[in-house]
Amino acid sequence: MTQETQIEMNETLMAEARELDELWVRLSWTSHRRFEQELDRFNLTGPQFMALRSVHKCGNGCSMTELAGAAHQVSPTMTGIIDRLLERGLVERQRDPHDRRSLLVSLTDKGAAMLEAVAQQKRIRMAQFLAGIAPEERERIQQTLQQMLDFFAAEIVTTREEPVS
Amino acid sequence: MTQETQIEMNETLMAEARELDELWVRLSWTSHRRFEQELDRFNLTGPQFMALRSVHKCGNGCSMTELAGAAHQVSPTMTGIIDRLLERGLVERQRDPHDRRSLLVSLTDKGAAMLEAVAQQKRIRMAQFLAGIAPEERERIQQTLQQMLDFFAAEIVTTREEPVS
DNA sequence: TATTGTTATACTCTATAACTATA
DNA sequence: TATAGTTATAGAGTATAACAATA
Repeated sequence: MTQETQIEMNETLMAEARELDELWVRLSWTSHRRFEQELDRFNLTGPQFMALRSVHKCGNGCSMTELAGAAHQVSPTMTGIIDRLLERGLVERQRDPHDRRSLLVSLTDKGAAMLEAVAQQKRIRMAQFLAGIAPEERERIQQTLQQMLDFFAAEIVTTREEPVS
Repeated sequence: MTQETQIEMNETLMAEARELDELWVRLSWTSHRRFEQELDRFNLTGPQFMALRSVHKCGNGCSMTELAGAAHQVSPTMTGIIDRLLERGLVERQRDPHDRRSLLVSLTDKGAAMLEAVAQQKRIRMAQFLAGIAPEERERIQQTLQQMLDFFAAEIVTTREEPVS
């Protein structure tokens, strides 16, 4: 490959990247706002829903550290989120008998019902979307999103990056 | 189509919807957190970046109402965001001579440079993603995201939805 | 000493309600 | 009266620093 072709390819790639980034910014912001609107009916916030979902997935009780890690957050943030879910009786929190520094957070029946109601609403909306898509294209959509998730998940860092001037 | 087939199709659709929703929740949350990490290098928040981007697109000055609408936000929220950008000298705000109730918000040189630096970083990252995708699949990705954007954008409502018990 | 988690603090985003200025 | 925008207020999420309890 000549150097010229290399440069041309890079320019094409950058042009495509610019266009795709533009689309992605709009999609992710719109979806973010839409998501919060949906949750508002249940008096839940996005982080609260994500926390409920994580607690559900843990099964036999999550530690605060696990919950914070799952949400890519720092532990004092998760303390606040769980506190508010506790006040509303959606989760419960006990000491781990095997390590009394740790806590085990789990869903109450009320919390499980709330999570299921939200998940149901979200599934219905996604089904409405899929209904407008040709069946053979649905696989393609799943592939696309999975590729993006793999990329972004690998990019998440735990250390602060070098600030710009 | 028999009723049985109808039901079977709906179940298949709901199963696919469940799977896709699960993937989408993870992708959008991960991308959201990653986005904020990237912006942190510039001491910007997500809403601040979205506002800078909207101001840039308006060209000859945006009204506060336009900015709030573009971000699906309410105007006092945008007042706060723009106030902080003003303090940092990234935007300027003047009265509209044709209607002295309105304001015209525009980018300063510093704001334009900041926006360009962020956009550059985002384009590079998206190009890194695209570099791992076969060229013939890139079109497919764009189509997928566009379909999702069309769906979510249509779903955004301005009135509050019926709360759930 | 190291780990788990909370408290204290400060800042941003968010919405609603009340207000001012202009049309 | 209606519209554009801000101020006042309250609550949620976020991170950092300092702390307590347990290992």
